[in-house]
Amino acid sequence: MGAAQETLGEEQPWAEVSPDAARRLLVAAVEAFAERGYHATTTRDIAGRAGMSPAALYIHYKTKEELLHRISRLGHDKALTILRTAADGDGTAAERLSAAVRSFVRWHAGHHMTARVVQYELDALGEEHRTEIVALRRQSDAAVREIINDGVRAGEFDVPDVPGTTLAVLSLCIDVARWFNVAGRRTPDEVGALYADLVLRMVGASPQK
Amino acid sequence: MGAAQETLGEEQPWAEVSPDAARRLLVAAVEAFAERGYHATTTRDIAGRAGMSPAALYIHYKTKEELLHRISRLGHDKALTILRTAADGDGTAAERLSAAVRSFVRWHAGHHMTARVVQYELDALGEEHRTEIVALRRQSDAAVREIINDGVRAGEFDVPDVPGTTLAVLSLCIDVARWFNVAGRRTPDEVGALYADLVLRMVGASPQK
DNA sequence: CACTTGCCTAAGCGCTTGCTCACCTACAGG
DNA sequence: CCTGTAGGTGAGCAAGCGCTTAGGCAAGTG
Repeated sequence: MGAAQETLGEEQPWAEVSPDAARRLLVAAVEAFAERGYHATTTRDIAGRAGMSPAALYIHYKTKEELLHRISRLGHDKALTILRTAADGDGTAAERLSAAVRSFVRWHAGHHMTARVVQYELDALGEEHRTEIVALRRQSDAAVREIINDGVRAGEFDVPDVPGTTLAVLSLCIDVARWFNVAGRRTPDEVGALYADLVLRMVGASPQK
Repeated sequence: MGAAQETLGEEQPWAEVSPDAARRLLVAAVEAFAERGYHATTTRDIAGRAGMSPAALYIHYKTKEELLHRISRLGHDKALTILRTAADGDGTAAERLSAAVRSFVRWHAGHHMTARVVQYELDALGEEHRTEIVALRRQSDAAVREIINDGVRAGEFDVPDVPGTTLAVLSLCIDVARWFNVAGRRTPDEVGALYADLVLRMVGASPQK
C-alpha cells in the first residue's frame, strides 16, 4: 500500500538489501516507523506486516534498534550522495545550489516515509550508531556550505551569514518529510522546483528562468 | 535543569496551570517528552521528575495522553497568539511579516523543549484531541498567508505561489525547534533576526534595514 | 470533637513488550 | 540415504507498561 506508492519513484528501493526476507522486514519497518514512530512500533507489528512470525525478525536482525540503524544508514548515504553529486557538478554556484535543493527535496517528498524515519528518529539510535550517523550529517552540511561559499566568492550570492543560511536551507528541505502528503496537491517535482526558487532568493541570486 | 534555562525567557511559563502539583507534573512531562519522545516516556519517569509517586499523576490528569494534550493545547494557543498579534499589527506587510517570523522563531528557539513536543508529537494525540489541534494549526497558517497576500496586493512582495510559500515559511520556522540547541552559538534573538531576513528575501521584499 | 475534603503513597493488577528457545521443514552435497 | 545448513514457527519468559485501589495524613468546617 504505502510502500507501493513510494516504489513508483526513481528506482527500486532497498535493492541492496538481501536476502529477500530481510528486505521485506526492512520495508515493513520503514512503513511502521514512519506511521507510528520507532517507540510506538512493536516487533510483532513489523513481522506481521512482512507476513512472518515475531521470531523471524531475529534471524535477520539482532535487535529492533539494528533495523532502525540499517534504515538510517542507507537513507543518510543516499541523501549525502544526492548533495555531493550536486556540489561536485559543473555549472555556476546558482545552478549547483538549485540542483542540490531540487533533488534533495524531491527525495524527501518522494520517499517521505523513509525520510521521516531517517530525519526524525535519530535519538532512538544507540550511542555508537548515533555518532556514526551524525558524522554523515555533518558531511551533508559541508556539501551545501561549499556551494554557498563558492557562490559568495564568485559574487553570485549575497549571503551575510553563511553557516546560518546553510542551516536554514537544509532545515527547510528536511522538514518537507514532515508535512509532505501523497494525497496533497503537490508532486515531489513541483515542491522541488518551488523550493529551489525560494532558496535562490534566500541567497540573493539574481532570478533565473 | 533544562526547565530552568527555558524559564529565563520572556515570561514565567505555565503560570496558568494550577494547582502547583499539576504544574510541576506538566513541566516534568514537557522535559521528558522533549528529551525522549512521548512514547518512550513512562508515567513513572514524569512523576519521578516531579518528585512524586507514579499514582500522584492520576489525581491531576486522567491519562498520560491528557497531559500531552494540555501541553499541545497551551503551546498552540501561544503560537497562534504570536502570529495573530503580528498579522493584526500596524505597518507594511514586510514589517508585519518580519515581526511574525522574528517572534515566532524566537519562541521556538527559546522554548524549544515545549515547541518540540507541540510540533512533533501531534500524532500521539487521540483522534478528538488531534482534530482540535489541527484546527488551531490551520488558523496559524491563515495568519501568515494573510500577511503574504497583503504584501502581494500592495505590490510589496513578489510571490508566484502564495500557499506554497506560506507553507515553506511556517515549515522553516517550526523546524527551528528540532535543531536549536542551548549550547549552540546562536541566541533565540539572533536566529529570529536571521530568519526574518531570509523570509523577506523569499517573498521578494526589497531589503530593509 | 467528628467529619469532610484535597493530596498523596504503597502495592499491585492485567497486559504488552523485546527477545529467546526448542523444534520443524526444505533442500543441497556426498 | 543421511546429514548440515538456512530460514522459519509456537510458546513463552522476564521485565516494564499504564493505570487502579485501598488507605493515610493534614487542614478546614460544623
